[in-house]
Amino acid sequence: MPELPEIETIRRGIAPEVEGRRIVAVDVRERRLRTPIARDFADRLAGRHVVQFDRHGKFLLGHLDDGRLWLVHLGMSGQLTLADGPVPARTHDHVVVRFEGDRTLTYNDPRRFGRLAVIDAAAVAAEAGGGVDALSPALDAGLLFALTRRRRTSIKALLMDQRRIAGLGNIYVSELLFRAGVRPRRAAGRLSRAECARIVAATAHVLAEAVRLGGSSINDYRDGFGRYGCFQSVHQVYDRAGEACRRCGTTVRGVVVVGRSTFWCPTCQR
DNA sequence: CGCACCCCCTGCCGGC
DNA sequence: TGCCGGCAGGGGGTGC
Repeated sequence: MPELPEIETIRRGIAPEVEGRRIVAVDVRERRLRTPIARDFADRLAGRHVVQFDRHGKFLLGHLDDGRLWLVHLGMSGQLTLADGPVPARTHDHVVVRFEGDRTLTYNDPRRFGRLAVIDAAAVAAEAGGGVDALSPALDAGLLFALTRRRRTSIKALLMDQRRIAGLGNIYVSELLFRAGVRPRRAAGRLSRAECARIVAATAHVLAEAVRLGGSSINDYRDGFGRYGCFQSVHQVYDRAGEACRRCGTTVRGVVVVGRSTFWCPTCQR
């Protein structure tokens, strides 16, 4: 489900509500996620204050007052929902975190591909990926040019590799490559410096616009308060195979690249 | 290194 | 209407 704009939307909604607050109770109802929730997860979280609620790539990172990090990954179908007071249990509500002031944060995840953990701060790079965040100013044309050199893989695969760049997923890679005018199967190592600059600019633009519109709600994405995002209404190519390109009218193509469905315009992208 | 192909899991949609 | 296959925004592992 969620990529960087969706995670950032959730973070912006939830952070002001949980920062500085103490966690009074943690109810783990289902620990069988793809990586099972550790036995001591609830004990490591209960009683702690959330100092800061941060994001790196697709991970949410709660900085706890004991120096450890509360790590949340939503996988494909995870949702975090904040509510006042106790909430009726829904199917797939796997973890319920209650804060002082009777605020409740619920982790719901039908497919259970997400991850919840409390880790030592030193382990964050290993656990939550070391790639530069896709919204960071550090991701500039020079860095992307360097990352792509001597790489034979496709630019799409490189942009989605969380160890190099953190936060981009299937929707936004299609969208930003359309905006940059670069075909998704182009060999990364053969991109020019100018093309790398266009990709970086398109990444910043598309992500900022998506965050502004609250992310993309395709099937089940909702923000921290259950609200839909709107960016799907301005998708240029994603999930539009066979339809007319909004810019030039050419039929949008759909192909599978590194195992993921990929969309591009053969006229606008070279 | 790069990729094709598995896996994890539930839900939804289209075709029959 | 119902069943079934395919596919879905995530990531990880293996083997070639």
